[in-house]
Order: sequence, then structure tokens, then C-alpha cells
Amino acid sequence: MTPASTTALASRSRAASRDELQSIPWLDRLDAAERERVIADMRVVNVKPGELVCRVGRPVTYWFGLIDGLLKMSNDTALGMPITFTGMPPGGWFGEGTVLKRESYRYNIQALRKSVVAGITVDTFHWLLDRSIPFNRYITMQLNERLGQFIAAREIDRMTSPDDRVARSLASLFHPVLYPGVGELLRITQQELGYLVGLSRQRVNEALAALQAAGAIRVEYGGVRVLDLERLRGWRSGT
DNA sequence: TCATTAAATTGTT
DNA sequence: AACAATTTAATGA
Repeated sequence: MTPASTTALASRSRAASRDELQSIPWLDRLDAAERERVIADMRVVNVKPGELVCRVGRPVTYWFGLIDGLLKMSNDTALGMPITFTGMPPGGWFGEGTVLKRESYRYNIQALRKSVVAGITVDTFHWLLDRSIPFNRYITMQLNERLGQFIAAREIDRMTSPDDRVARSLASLFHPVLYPGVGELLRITQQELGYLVGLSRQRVNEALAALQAAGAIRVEYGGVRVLDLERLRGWRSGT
């Protein structure tokens, strides 16, 4: 067992491979010196399904990014009642809010499937923030886009039609700026999608069939291909 | 590399 | 929830 104060990233991590580094969206915005420090600082870990990447209340140690796989972000507010789930697909970097304030994590991040998670230390994150304007732009954009995601998530929560919920949730996961690693094909099973959206696998299957019939997506084995993102974004049953 | 087997995922009831 | 059909991943020659 890992000590309570450490993450998997701290205990059994390795250096990032060439391919993994290439998949990091903000890395090529840095200059040579910055890149060098980041690469030296960066740690990568393979996590198994169900494993926790970080836990609510733990002191912040890393700013995380998902290289490959699928994560679930769950946030139970102070007294546990409302729980919001968000899926985190490849290419997403998260935790900057708490890293900025050097607080403790406010989310549980759990792997839904076998995943590859990267991270840089809080110190390096702040070092970049202090000297790189492109990095600051990236973080600002990220915070801004994420705000939009949360607002969309609230709308989704209020929707009653399962088809609508699935469509909008998919649209969020296909966000090209926040999750550039996803591309056209999102690797997610209908089971996993059901878990994120809060529907049974059967109902998800039915909803996906409807979205496919409308030409918005194509259902593939182990994933969904987006054909018309705008259509998904504005999806409303009966129109 | 190929064939066989096991496991995962999907579509349907 | 259970089932059969399909696809992928793993295994070993």
C-alpha cells in the first residue's frame, strides 16, 4: 500500500516516453529551457481500473494530465449530498484550480479503465506560471472553457430525456480544446458512458442508436465517432 | 505471423 | 438482468 500522503504518481512513476510527451497539448508552447525542466520534472504512471489518482482532502502535489484512458471526476460537496460526475478523456489537464491556491484536492479522480496519467509538481507549475506567457494563456483558456463545461453540466443535469443527456454529455467529452487527445473517435464503452451519464447501459445503447440514426455520431466497437459536433451540442429530442 | 482461445463489448429480450 | 452474437486481445506454436 502506498503511504497516505502520496499518490500513485509519487510512488511508482516513470519518465514520460516520446509519444506521451508529444500528446501534451501545452508542451510545444514552451521555450527550450522550460521544456527541459518540465520533461525532467514530469512523472507518468499507469493506473488500473478503479484506482484513485487523487483523493479529496489530500495536499496538492501534482498538476495532472490524462495521456490515455478514461477518468471519472467526482465531487461530493461539503456534506456529501450533491455529487457531480465528469468524465475526463485523453488530452485533459486538471487540478490547476487547487494547484494555483496550493490547497488540497477538491475532487476524487478515479480511473474508469486502464489509464496513463502524467503530472508535474506544484513548484514547476508555479515556475511556468511565473515566466511563460503562452503557458498562462493556456491556463486562462482552460479555466474559461471549463467554466463553460460546468454550466453545460448543470443544464444536462436538469434534462429529463435520456437521449438529450447522452448527446450533451458526449458533446462535452468531444471538446476539442479541453480534450485534444480525443479527436474524432472517443474511446468509451456504453457501460462507461452509462456510468458517467447516470443511465443503464441499455438506455445508452438506445440513445446512441437514435443519435446515429440522425447522423450525429457513428457507434463503433468500444467507442463513438463524432460526425456532427454542432448537432450534438444543440441536441434536443423532438426537433 | 498465424491460428486458437479467452475476454470484452454490443445488441436484444 | 440475462443471453447470444460480434469484436478485440492474448496466447503459444
